[in-house]
Amino acid sequence: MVLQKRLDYGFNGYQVPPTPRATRSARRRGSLKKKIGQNQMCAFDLLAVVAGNLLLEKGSPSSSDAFADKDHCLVVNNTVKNEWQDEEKNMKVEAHDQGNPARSFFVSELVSQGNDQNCSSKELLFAQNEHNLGLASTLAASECAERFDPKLDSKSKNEIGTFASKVEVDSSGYREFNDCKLEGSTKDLIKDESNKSGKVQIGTMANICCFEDPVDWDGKPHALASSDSSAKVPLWGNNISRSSYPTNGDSINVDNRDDDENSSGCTHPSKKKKLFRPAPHIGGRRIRKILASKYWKVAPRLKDVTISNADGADSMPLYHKRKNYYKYQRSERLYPFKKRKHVFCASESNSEGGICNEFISNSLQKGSDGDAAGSTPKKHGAIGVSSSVACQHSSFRPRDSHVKLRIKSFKVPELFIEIPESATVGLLKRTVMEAVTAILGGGLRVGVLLQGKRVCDDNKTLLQTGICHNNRLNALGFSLEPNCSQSPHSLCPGDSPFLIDTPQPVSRYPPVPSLAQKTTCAASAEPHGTDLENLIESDHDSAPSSTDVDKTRNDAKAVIPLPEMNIEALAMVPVHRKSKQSEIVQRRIRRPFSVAEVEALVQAVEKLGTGRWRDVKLRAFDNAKHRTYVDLKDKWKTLVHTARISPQQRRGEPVPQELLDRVLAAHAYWSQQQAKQQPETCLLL
DNA sequence: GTTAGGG
DNA sequence: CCCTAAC
Repeated sequence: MVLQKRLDYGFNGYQVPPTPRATRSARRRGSLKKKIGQNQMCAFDLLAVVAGNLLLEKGSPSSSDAFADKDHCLVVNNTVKNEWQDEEKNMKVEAHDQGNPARSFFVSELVSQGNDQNCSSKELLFAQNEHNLGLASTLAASECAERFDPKLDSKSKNEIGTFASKVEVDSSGYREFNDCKLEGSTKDLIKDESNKSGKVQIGTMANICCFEDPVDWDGKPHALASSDSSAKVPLWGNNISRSSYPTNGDSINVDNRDDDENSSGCTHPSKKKKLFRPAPHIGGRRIRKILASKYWKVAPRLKDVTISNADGADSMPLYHKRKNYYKYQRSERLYPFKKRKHVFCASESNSEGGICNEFISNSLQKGSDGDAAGSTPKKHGAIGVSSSVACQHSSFRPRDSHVKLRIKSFKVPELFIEIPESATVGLLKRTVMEAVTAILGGGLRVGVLLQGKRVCDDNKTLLQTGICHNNRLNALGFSLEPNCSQSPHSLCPGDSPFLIDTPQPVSRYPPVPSLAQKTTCAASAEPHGTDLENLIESDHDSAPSSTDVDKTRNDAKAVIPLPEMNIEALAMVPVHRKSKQSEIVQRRIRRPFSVAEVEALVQAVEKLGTGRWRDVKLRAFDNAKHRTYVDLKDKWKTLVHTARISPQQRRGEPVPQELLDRVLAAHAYWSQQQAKQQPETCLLL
């Protein structure tokens, strides 16, 4: 009659926090306060360095050719608004004090409309708030650092600073790395301590730096020192267009374009992570069981697909990026490409009913219009992803024989998505994001196109191929291709897996499921009105009666049975496959226990003992649907182990020693109880 | 469905 | 967390 025995111990156990908690790693990463402090310093230094270099620049024209003919403008948090008009170049300082110093800042650089056809401005946005307070201030500085100068306290000058910074603009999988390393013996530190009008105050500014030409100012390749001031800047609408950068006093709209998902977007600690992983959709137990994790492994992933520069300067930021990625997602890195809800596959461009991703391509192209790049014609049903490359004239430097490239964007020519009409735009966005992520996250490799022709020989030097010539740089393109070695089943005839002009090459990557499969996989998700986070956290800490959650799960179930080929193409390679194995499984995400949960668990076990996990679950974790009693049992097991090892050996979020002591005590007590009872049972028998 | 224990 | 055996 009573299906679920309710235990009333007068103890509520672990109370699910109203706000889903990020995983441990995510929370750690989200220590905003620290970051802000660091950022402040970085930005401070940055502006100082910029000013210093500007001054140096003025003084010694030969100091940096990469820097000589460009305007740079920095936008910083400020409390004043100044505007200068230069007869040749615009220069502006505009600031709006939001009353929230360090809440937001904006840095931008404008490149003067000089001879450089690639003149552009990069804009980095960092909104250090969760409510889109908007841009705090802008400050645009031209080459004339002296304009700052009179406004500076003399004593604030000549402070020394060595600066290294990395900025990653993260825009929904489209990432751009802008590195700058500024070094100089003398940097002028711009400082305003008095808040007088006309002064530039940057003390509250968080860090950001971005320079058009990442060629370091000292002329040497970047070594990108410690990333002590690296900042990740999720920039949802990556196309805050360079051209639209307001140079005439227009207020800058820092709101990203993804209105329905950005409400807390830019700096939310866990937000970024979610950008790179589709929402989890836990399938049915059955599916899960079939999908034994041991049958899959994650193919090496090429996630950092958008590279701002191809010279050595990139390796470091990429490395850092990846490092960070793994650092923070180590526990869940299997996750993004296992959780798949919708079908996305390359397909004929005339696929009906499908929603093609033209907007993606377009939006990416926006950022690179004018680029003479080998783009993949869509009609080809091209495999892989092509890119636009802008080669910078100024970046080719014979003196060090380095070829510097900037890949402005990769295009995703053919992406097929099915989504019900009733889906929300937000869901559509997420779906596209998933698809893009899947593509990018798959075992990809980079192909090189030169004047539309694929460069096959990896052993050729750039010199041999002519890539080092400026005129050919313009015709240089990059593509993302399925990595054949990772995906044994993806057909890779010869060396030209993409740009195939036949009607059917689309089936190669990702392999197109049969029509029936497609139907099966068609997204049937209903508009849940939830954001990505909710989707992700849906079964996280849900309330017992959350219908939405269940709906989500059901929907997910409906679309989970992806054809294995799809998954395979997406990221994972079956290590070995059981002959009958045709379904796909996904491992539950790892959800480290919080201290609060541990506390609840300990308390429950103290009361109930170690052999009544179901009761423990009902008592202390009834609301935490994602915690099964098996989980609790396992956690207890690990807790006991943790308590026994030395603190140095412990990993993860530290559990208070007091709790661990209780764990040991309880464990000992209940073990003893069991030992006592054991003979009794024997006696009874 | 639960519990216990190995992986 | 997963899986399986045993109950």
